[in-house]
Amino acid sequence: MPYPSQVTRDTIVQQAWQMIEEEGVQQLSLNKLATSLNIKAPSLYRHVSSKADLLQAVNLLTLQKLFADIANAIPADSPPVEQMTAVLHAYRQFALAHPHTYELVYQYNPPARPDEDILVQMILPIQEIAIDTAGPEKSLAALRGALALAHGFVMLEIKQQLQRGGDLDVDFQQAVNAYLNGWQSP
Amino acid sequence: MPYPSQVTRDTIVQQAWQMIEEEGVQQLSLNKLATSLNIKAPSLYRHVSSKADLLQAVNLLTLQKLFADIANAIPADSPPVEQMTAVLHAYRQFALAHPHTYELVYQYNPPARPDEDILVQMILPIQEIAIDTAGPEKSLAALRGALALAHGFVMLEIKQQLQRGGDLDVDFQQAVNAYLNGWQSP
DNA sequence: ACCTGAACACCGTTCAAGT
DNA sequence: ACCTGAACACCGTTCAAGT
Repeated sequence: MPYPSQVTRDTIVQQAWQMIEEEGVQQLSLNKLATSLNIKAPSLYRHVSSKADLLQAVNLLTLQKLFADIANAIPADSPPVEQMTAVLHAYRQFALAHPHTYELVYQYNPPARPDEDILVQMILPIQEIAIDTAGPEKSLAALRGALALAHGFVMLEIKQQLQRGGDLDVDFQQAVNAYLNGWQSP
Repeated sequence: MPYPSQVTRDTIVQQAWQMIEEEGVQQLSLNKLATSLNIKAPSLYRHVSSKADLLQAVNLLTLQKLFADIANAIPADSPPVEQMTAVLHAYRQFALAHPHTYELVYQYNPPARPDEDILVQMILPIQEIAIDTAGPEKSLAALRGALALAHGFVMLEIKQQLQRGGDLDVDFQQAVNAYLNGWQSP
């Protein structure tokens, strides 16, 4: 068979996402990826300029899934604090459900320029909830702290740094409550 | 010269820490490390069982430096909320001052058993501040949330995820204030 | 036009051989 | 006893050669 595969960039990125999701990025080599697509490693470079480029595309995919999950979890017509609570729980659920792909997002930093616009788009609805939660001028700080709390918590969970007993579900709930509560009182 | 170097495990770990601090873990190969110590790469395996083992030792060093900085930053005879604020600011200062070595801590998870005891020792003073801040039964949740907030914030900073203007110093301050404030009110 | 075999420089790691 | 040269299997990446 002369031209067996006919692979697209999207196929490559999707397959890489799946393999990372299952085994982690450490286990992914371009050789394994190519073989699973019935091609040879050098052929990947037709669609991807480097492994770093590929991983950035994988990360964009992860962020799209993450923010889609979050958007679906926001209850309409609820008080903003309830909405933000739902956002943060959806964030944690996603990270715990997809630890390998989630971790990778914060391991390969530089998203290309066009991607950044997409990311800003995805954060906008959450930003508006933050405005309703903490007022317009403090909303950016409130949003950053909320994302930091959620991200930090799940990273400590995933990396097994929180091992001395207790119920992590309850602890996360209480920490989120305290944080959001803290922006209400003067 | 027949036996030029006479390297110890501690020398190796210290040198690896320095090189990671300066250039990041991506730039560190066992070849470069060995050459900088005037030996050959295979000789490292007399003192270190693998690269992962070496990086864990580097991470223990980083955590010791981090908690030393934190311990020095706690003001004696101050209200617990002020003490916890100082802890979190010292945490952030350390991470921003040592991004490469700090990142590595959360990239190579499993600290060996004996090391974990050492880590628990280091957290104990902060745990006691948490007890004074949030009461004994909620202290573990309060401590975990506080570390999560600080870790998450600096990771987002280091990884350039917080790029849309504003003053990150002020935002961190406000987020910490809100969080600690939230544990005070019922 | 698309894919690949062969090659390159470099990894981490092992081990028989040197001193 | 300590160190190393040589080798191994494997990386990511390039490019001339094949179809």
